[in-house]
Amino acid sequence: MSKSNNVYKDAYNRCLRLLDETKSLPSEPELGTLLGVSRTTVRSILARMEETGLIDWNKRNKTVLRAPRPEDFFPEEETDSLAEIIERSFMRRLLAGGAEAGMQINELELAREIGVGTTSVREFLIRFSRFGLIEKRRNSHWVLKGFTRAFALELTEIREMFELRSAAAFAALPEDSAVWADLDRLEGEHRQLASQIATRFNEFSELDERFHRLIHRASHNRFIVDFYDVIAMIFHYHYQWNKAEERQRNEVAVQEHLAYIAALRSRDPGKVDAACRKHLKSARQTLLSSIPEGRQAQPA
Amino acid sequence: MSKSNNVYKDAYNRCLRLLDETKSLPSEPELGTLLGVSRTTVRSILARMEETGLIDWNKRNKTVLRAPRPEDFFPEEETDSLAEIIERSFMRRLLAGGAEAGMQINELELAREIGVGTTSVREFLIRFSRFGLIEKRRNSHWVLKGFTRAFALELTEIREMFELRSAAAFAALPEDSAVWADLDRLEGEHRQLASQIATRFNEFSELDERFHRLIHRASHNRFIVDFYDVIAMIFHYHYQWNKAEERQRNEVAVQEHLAYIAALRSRDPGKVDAACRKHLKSARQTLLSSIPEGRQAQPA
DNA sequence: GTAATGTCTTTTATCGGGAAAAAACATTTT
DNA sequence: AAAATGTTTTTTCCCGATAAAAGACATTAC
Repeated sequence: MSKSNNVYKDAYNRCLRLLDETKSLPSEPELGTLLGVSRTTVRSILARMEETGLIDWNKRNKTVLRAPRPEDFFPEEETDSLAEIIERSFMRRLLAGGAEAGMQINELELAREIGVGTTSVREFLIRFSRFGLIEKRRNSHWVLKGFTRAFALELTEIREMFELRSAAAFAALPEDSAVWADLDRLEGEHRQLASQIATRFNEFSELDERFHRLIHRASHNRFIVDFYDVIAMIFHYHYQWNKAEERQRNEVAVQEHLAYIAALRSRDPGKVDAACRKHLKSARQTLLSSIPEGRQAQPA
Repeated sequence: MSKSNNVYKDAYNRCLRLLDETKSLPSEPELGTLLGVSRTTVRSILARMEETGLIDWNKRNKTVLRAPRPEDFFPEEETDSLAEIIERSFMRRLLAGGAEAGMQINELELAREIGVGTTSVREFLIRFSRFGLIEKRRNSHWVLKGFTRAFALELTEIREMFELRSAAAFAALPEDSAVWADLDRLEGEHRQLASQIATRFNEFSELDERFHRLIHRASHNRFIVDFYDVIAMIFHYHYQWNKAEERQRNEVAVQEHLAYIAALRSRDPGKVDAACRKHLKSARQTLLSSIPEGRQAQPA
């Protein structure tokens, strides 16, 4: 086996959901852009949908014959890319404790344990290294630096530097910039979430990411924009790891975001700076509080 | 052929240079740390040195029999790691012009052209992507973002942010910190270079890197320290690319460094900030002046 | 003649294998 | 017994091969 067809399976599942909405599917290129895959994959999907009697396919005609049933879908776990599988496995080990700083990482062992080739693990580790949690010894193994307090402080230091600058740039954007409409939309979503916070608090993290990415984009600096990947990754796993007080934390954060948005719209640099600082400070606190005091980096 | 023995060859060459200095070689583990390789490699080296009559090797006894001759050395080009070879090839193409922004990068073609496997090229591209010059399209090719004016501006923006902060942290370091001795040593080297600038101006770039890395380390932030890799890479190739006015540029830079060092030693935040700003401004000018106006990023 | 479909080619993603290099273990030397 | 050498095992690095997916070209439909 050289390559899984997860791209096809994932696109197939997403295509199934489209069937509910229409009586006939659009052209192949159109479907391709819609699903984010090539025509080759689209045609495989259509072929299978015809086989399973979901659609009638004749050239331009793709008539929906019946609604998709649960058993039509490919299992969720078959739709993940190898990179996602490896990342999850790796992060589970990392956060599951017993992953002390200084510990060495074995490509072969990881590959065997996850059940993938060494090449994929190597590529993952190289990609992952930019998050600052692991480090390569030349011609030798990787070393785990650990998800320590020091790491969190270094991460948030950069985050604050970057976001304060981005927020200032955002506020200075001209009235007719498209970002203001984006901000309006995000504000609406925040208000909605705020009003239903009791039940929907777990939807915050996704909204959080979109909000901060919008702000960072205003920097027009690829290094700042890219750095948000590091933050997003850490917060993503951090949210899964630390569920304590989640509802309350998110409720506070939503309010801070709303104040932050208001400050941005005021375009007053002083207000923007203050609102941004306040929110980032509590974000830092949240992150820090989830790191056990004991877990300290070993002196090299 | 699955793996070149460049580690061995490079270590062998470096070991040859040791022969000039002593009458007998130290123990295997000691040689290993000295050369930065494992005992396995050390033993291969010793075996060959015995074969070629350079040493007499009997257990702990490694007597030097003769001085190494030029033909004892492995050719330079055989001592480079694949990663270095690929990087050089890639950068040559990138800087040789004709590498317009938006152009797509073909792994297979690159691999064939350089004469290496695709895996190595892929790994290189992944590692290289953090420099912000290329970007991956999911399940598809890489896109060249180009060495444009925008890139240089974004790079220097971050650099200035990071270095101002590092310099401030540096100046705040306690008297008994080891960095002051490092700074003294660097100052000495700067003075030496300054006095012989007419002939040794091309040695500046190496000194420059060491100086700035020392400052960045004072930040105690891995993201700041790691970011210097991006700067170092760009300046490394930039220096090779743009030789115009090299002597004069370096002469100015050495003087700026000396002023910067004096400011650091004064520990006056205002002076440090001013000296740092001044130097970074001229560094930015130098970089920008080497980028042809015409080379602009295409709108996506 | 534009945009779709049909067909063929190229490229990417991933694996297994094998040599180089590191690391671990066993034995000897001082 | 500490540190070296001798030997064996494991891991890293890199290639070639192959299925999945993308992309290019040819043909047909509107």
